[in-house]
Order: sequence, then structure tokens, then C-alpha cells
Amino acid sequence: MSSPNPSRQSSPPAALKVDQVADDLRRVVGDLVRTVRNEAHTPSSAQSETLGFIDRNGGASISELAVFRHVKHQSMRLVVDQLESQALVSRTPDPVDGRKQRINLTEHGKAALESSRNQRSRWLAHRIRQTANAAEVETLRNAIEILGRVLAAEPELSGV
Amino acid sequence: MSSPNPSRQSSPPAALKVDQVADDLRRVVGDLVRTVRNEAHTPSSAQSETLGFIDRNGGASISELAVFRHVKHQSMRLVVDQLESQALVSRTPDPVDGRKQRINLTEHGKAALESSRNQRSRWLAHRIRQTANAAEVETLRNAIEILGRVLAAEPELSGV
DNA sequence: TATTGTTATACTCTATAACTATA
DNA sequence: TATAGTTATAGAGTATAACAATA
Repeated sequence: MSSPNPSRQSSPPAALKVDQVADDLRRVVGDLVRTVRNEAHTPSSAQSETLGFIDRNGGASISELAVFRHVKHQSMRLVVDQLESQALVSRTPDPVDGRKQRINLTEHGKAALESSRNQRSRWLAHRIRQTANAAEVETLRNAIEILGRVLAAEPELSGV
Repeated sequence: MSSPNPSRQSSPPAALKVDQVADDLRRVVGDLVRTVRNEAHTPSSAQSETLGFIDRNGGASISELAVFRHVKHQSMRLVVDQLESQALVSRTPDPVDGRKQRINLTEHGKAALESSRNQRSRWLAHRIRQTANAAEVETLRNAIEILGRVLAAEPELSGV
């Protein structure tokens, strides 16, 4: 693992340690994302991420989905168009607000999303089994819980 | 990395636990990537990732960079063209092989890369300080080491 | 007037295909 | 023939700008 910018850590004031952890975390997470994407062979496209959003926020409108993913509603519309053309999502007119259309997963869309999720998780689980023992798995579990809290500090809806 | 390499599951219930950890890990990492990208305001584009590759593999050719990032050499060429037009990288003819051109970071490119890295890490460090205590930071540190080994099982060059 | 959604246009990143130059 | 690099073209994903319909 190359570290072109090794930060010194002689004495352990917690401040420097956190900087180092943040830097290492960013790097290892980047490695993980790219490795899983490449090896599990499921490119994390806008479409699959959007499927995840719709799964969690059923009945959301295009504008709402755009806010969730931090893209413009014009961009989100094109993605939803493509998902709809693949019969992965459906548009339903809002009975109350004539401007809105509610987006939902079709059965086909639910199956596709679950399949994509399982494929990536299975690959990662296999890798973890190969190289980590029970205690290390437990450490990962704790770290996941901590990271969840760190990220939850500001409310952000999660995707796939 | 540093630790020895103990492995192999012994207790049967651990199997299910690993599946759960893999699934949770994939999800929390997805959250982390999107949150850092959105909040730290530094979109992880092909250009910045490629800058990271070139930094670690100075003097690599376009074809080699393409292999590292798992893209076609035609695509990599366009990215390198853009980096060159911004004076972030330089092309130098290979003295031995007349077909090759060696790509290197310019001083400007090194500065830009470092700035981008620091911006994301600083944001993440701030977040960790807000929500995690010293023991939890230590857990994150251990998890990073474990993840590094899990990912190193198959040699993949790392990006930004 | 403000919001929702659409259409038009452009830029980035990626791919495939066909080409040139060098080994 | 095989490899390194370039050029041409296309699709996905994003943005901005201008527009119509509804609230």
C-alpha cells in the first residue's frame, strides 16, 4: 500500500491520529470501491444507485430523487426515462398534485436491484473469509457501526 | 501490511456473520464515498483518480495507465490529453521504445493532487472528531489495517 | 410567482472500430 | 504480427437554459 504522504506520528496526541485515520480511511475505501466494482463486475452506475434510492423512497417524484442524489432534476429525468424503458420503474400520476409523477420499482426492478446487491456482497464476503479471522470480522463490524454514526451526523439518504 | 496472516473460519455461526458484515460494509462504504464526495465538494472524476495513479506510477505509458484503471487505452488517452492541456501532466518520448510516451506529473499537477487529497481528508477528520471517541478511532484504525489486507489479497494498484 | 416536468444543447467519461507508426 | 498511440463515432451521465403546465 503506497503512502506518498506519510504523516509523522511520534507522540500520540489524538488530533494527529485522527488526521491519519481519516487519510487512511479515505484511501482504503477508495481501494475497496474500485476493487469491488472491477472484480464483482457490476459498475455502480447512476441507474443502479437510483434504483436503490427508489427502493428506499417509494413513490418519490423526479425532483425529490434529484435532491436525494444531489443532481439536477433534468439529469434525473433522463435516468428515470432509461429505467422506465427497461421496465425497472413505473410512473404514476400523483392524484393530488397534477404536476407530480410518483416513481416506483416494478417487480422486475426489485429483482434486478436485489441481484446486483447480492452479487457485490457475495464477492466481498468471499474475500473477507479468505483473509480475516473471527476477531477481525468483529472489528470490522464495530467499525461499520462507528462509521454509520459518523456519517449520520448530517442526514443524507443512502443509495445502493 | 503489518499483521501476520491467520485465517480460516472455525465456528459455524461465523459464516452468516461474515455475510452480514460484507453487506453492511458495502453499504456504509457507499454512504461514505457519496457523502465525502458531496460534502467535501471534490467530485472524484477520472482526472483526479488518474492523477493519483500517475503519482504512484511515475513514467507510466498511456496503455499502462489504462490497465491500472481498467479502462481502454483510447479512453485513457483522452483523459491524459485533458490533464496535459491543464499542464497537470507532461508527455516525454521513451528513449528506448519509439512508440511509447512516458507520462509524469508536473509541479502544478503534484500541487493540485495534494490539495484535493487534503481537502477530502480534512473534511473527514473533522467529521470523525465530532462523533467518535479515542477508542472508536482506534477501532477504525484496526479496521483499516484489516481491510487493507483483505483488498491486498489480489494485487490491485490504488488510485487517489 | 414558485414548482414540476420537459426539451435542447454541451461537456466529461467511457466504449468500439479503424487507422498509423514502431518493434 | 503484435504493440503504442491516434482519430472518429456513439452512448451514459451530468450541467445550464428556455419552456409549458400546474399550484
